Amino acid sequence: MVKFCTKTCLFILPKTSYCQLQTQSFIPFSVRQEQKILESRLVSVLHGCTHINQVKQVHAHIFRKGLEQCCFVLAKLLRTLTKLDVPMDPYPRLVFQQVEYPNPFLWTALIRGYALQGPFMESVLLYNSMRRQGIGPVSFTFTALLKACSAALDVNLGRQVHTQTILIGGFGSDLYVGNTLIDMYVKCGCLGCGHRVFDEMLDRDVISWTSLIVAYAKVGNMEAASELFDGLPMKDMVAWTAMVTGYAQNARPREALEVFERMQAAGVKTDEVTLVGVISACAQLGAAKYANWVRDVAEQSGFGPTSNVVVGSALIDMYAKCGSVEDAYKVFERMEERNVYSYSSMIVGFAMHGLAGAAMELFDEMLKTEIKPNRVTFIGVLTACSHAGMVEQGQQLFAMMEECHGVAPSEDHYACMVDLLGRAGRLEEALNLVKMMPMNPHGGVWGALLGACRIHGNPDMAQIAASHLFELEPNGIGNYILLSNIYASAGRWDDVSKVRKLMRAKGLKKNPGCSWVEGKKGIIHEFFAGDMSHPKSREIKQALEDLLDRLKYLGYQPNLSSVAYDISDEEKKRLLMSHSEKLALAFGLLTTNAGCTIRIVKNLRICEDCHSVMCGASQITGREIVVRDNMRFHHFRDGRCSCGNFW
DNA sequence: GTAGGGTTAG
Repeated sequence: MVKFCTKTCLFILPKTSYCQLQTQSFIPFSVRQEQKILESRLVSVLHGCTHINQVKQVHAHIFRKGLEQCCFVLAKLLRTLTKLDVPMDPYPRLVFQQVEYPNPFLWTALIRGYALQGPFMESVLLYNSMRRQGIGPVSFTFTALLKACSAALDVNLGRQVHTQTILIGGFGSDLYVGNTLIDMYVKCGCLGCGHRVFDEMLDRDVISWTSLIVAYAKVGNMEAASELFDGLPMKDMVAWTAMVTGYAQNARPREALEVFERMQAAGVKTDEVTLVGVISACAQLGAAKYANWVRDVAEQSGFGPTSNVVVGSALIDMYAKCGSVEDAYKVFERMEERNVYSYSSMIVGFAMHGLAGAAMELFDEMLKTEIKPNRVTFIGVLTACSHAGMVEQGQQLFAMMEECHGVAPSEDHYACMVDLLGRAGRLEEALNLVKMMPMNPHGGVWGALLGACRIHGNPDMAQIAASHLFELEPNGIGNYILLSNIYASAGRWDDVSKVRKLMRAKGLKKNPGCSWVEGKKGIIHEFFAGDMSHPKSREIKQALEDLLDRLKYLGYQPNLSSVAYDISDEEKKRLLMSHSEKLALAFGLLTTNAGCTIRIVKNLRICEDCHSVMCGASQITGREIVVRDNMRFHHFRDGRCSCGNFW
């Protein structure tokens, strides 16, 4: 009688006596204590397991101790196997099947395994079997089932589970179940239902709030997210981070940084996830001042780029987008661990700056490591080839990417190839490639062709590309502008006015050109096209005129075909003079010391006339000028640009 | 058992 263990109890007890078993009131106290200690020890050992073989060893030990029917320990064993991503079939399933009378926790562990790994419907089937055997679920059972619904994106099933939580045992008021319900509805795209669950919850915690904040951020409604956040009584690091990344992901970098500053002022700790959001915001701002600041913050928080691969990769991307490919490479070089993100970000960074050779070299270096290139890596190398006119090399890469590296070409890769051929002037080949695509070409593919038509002045093919683009991206203002510019360059003013009429009919308005330049003390100055509101605008205009006079001396002629309006040449010259990047350049020359690099960021594509002025200015002033337009970087040095006049 | 994350072409 003294050796009365759980195993024997289970054999003699009818399944309905589960509750009685739980209390185990009939086992002598000392034995119960001893057994409990053993069970807890086994659970904690399982908790530390990092490999399936370790779990199997513990399982053998469980057998030796005669605990092979102990649901408490076996449930932990199943949860461990799920954590280690061990496929549910056959091993975890077998563990379950060996138990004669599984309790609700063991059932739930199995249901949860299928909910996280799939097949998701298996979770539901198991739940039904469990109910048929008269076993009541626990709250974990519902959180597991709801996970399966989110993974399967099946909101109808989710609703059924929701009803079950209310009908059976009043689990509807359980905090965990409520939070998981919010998450399920949100993941299935029913934000409204998620919010209703939130409203109806009797008990909420910071997780309930954060789930909803993230949901609103993901659909771009930062106003709703911010309102919720303001109402959140206990803001923790995760909730703050959700706001920072929310703004960053919605292209509102300034607000992301503002929230981060408030977060720091509130004394909340920062971890690598927060930093990634902040770094992404800085990358979008493209300002060197912020780049160095955020790097210091990362170092101070203990998540420096050398030791943290995610922070490091984000910093590489940021420095590249802030115009300093050298700093990006410094980070890359010093990283102790690198992954596919680190390599891809660096390769894309080189490509963005026109450093095709460096991009290809790094790609070759990557192939010598264990890290496999992915689709983004190939986009990086293909764009590098494209901007350097390396057509054959690009074609070779494209041909072997699937065979040698297991990456099937996607629409994006086809877009790179169209760009590669198109830029090189092989427009017919580019069009043929589009026609031969195994999938429907997306906007990027036709856009690449349209861009090539602009470079090589082919209004007829531009018309074909644009007609597809207008269908695929009816509100993409850039496509209309590009087509109209191509017509204007060819002098087809009737077609220009047709495109403009189409734009008006759709209610589309051209974005005003805008440039930013960093002045003294890192202050950012903003210039719009034709903008004379800057306090120094008179001096800026004078400086620009002086510069253009000096350039004319060297043979510069205003490129009137850059103006897409049918107006007089004098008017065209006046319009060209007021382009925002020229104002920013003049301001930079006026306010920064000789030898200082001038860094300009522009919201639209730089025009041909401005491009040649930048080239000339770099030559006669000896300054390095870096312009980031909406496409890429241009490094002007000694009268030449890194893009090779190819953008 | 529940919440936050990095590279993408025109």
